[in-house]
Amino acid sequence: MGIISRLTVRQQQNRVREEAILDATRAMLARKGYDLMTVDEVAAEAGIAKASLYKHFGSKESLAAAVMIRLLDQALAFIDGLPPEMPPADKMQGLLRWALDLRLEGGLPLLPSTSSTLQFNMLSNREYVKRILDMNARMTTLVAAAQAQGVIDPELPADVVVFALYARTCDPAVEYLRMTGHYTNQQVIDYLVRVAFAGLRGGR
Amino acid sequence: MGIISRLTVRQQQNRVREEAILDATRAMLARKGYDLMTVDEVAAEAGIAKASLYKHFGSKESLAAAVMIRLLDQALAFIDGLPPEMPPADKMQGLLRWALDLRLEGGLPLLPSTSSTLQFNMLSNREYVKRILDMNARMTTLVAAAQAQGVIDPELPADVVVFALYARTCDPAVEYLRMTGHYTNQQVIDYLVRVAFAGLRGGR
DNA sequence: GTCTATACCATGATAGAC
DNA sequence: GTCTATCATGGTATAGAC
Repeated sequence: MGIISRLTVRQQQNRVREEAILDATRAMLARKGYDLMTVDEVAAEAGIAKASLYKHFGSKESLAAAVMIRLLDQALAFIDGLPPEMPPADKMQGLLRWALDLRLEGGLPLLPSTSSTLQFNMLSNREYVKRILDMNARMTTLVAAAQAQGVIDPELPADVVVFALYARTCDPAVEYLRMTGHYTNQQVIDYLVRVAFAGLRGGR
Repeated sequence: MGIISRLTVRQQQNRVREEAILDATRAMLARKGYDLMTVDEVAAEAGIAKASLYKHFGSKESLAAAVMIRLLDQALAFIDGLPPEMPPADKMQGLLRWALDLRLEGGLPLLPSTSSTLQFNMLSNREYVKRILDMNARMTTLVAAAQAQGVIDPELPADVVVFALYARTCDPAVEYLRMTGHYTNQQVIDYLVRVAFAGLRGGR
């Protein structure tokens, strides 16, 4: 019994430490991207030594993968937490807002796009791909429902809509607008969401 | 006279060689981004030795800067080459199409966004900043004219429109859609342009 | 047993000798 | 113009301290 509780305590400490490491990694990934992020920095930010970090995560890649997986889990939880009666288009908008919020707080690494050594390798990570497919399935369903209601352009293929929505999540216009200093974070988000759904032409 | 013509020939050779170097750099920048691009690769692709490349361009940074400047010059020339009677919104759309076309041919490096060591330093490059400001001025004028005609949402601040348009230029949805293999390049561009101007909601 | 300090090794940007 | 050296960086492995 004594042994069991000691193990549990140690496991909890481990959990806490790993969460701290993942938080530091997420911030670094968001700020510099995978290739520019160094394990040294992450370790420093997490307040531990580099080699200690390697005890928890065997490589830089597995570190990044863990962060991405955790993020996707949070996004999936966000969607599943929305009230079932909420209109599908509002759910889509809610997810975009959630992502942009996270991003403006420095917490959203750009999804592995081109020009990252990471992207390719992630596609062979079961846990990651599993969640990506999961997310895609949910989004596709949402989009179809929204299109049926006519509140999303029914002439657009579903994957075009889904990918366009993902893309808005890492829209560089966020940084541009923030740099001007003209707008609050909330205004930036509002404009971005508005342009995403109503386009530059606006109207209705 | 003989000396003069020999110099001229040599200068022409230089010009040609430097154009080849810049083309190789542009392709590399488009494919891997600044940080992942190595001068070795560029030299190899240009068919010369690394050290020779350094005779032409003093550093990796000045190489990238030269590429960006040339690109901005091409973009400015594109805009200025459009017929004056063309409606401003069509000019905006034309520029977006031009950029996406270039990109799908592997020729458009993502503009220096976050997570690149380059971005910061470019802002202290006179020639680069000069052209950026030039471009912004032209775009702002175009947007104002289009808004006056009511074909771009008049409630959006001009800088929001301008930056949103820049952002579409490097929209990762391009890669996503291309990876699905469902669409031709032309279809990808059409959908992207449509979504940019009419939004996901579509309609009119 | 878990963390720290340090050693190792490859890569890639420059600089200098032919 | 090329070839070769230098130097810094950063991922990873090992060896000792509490």
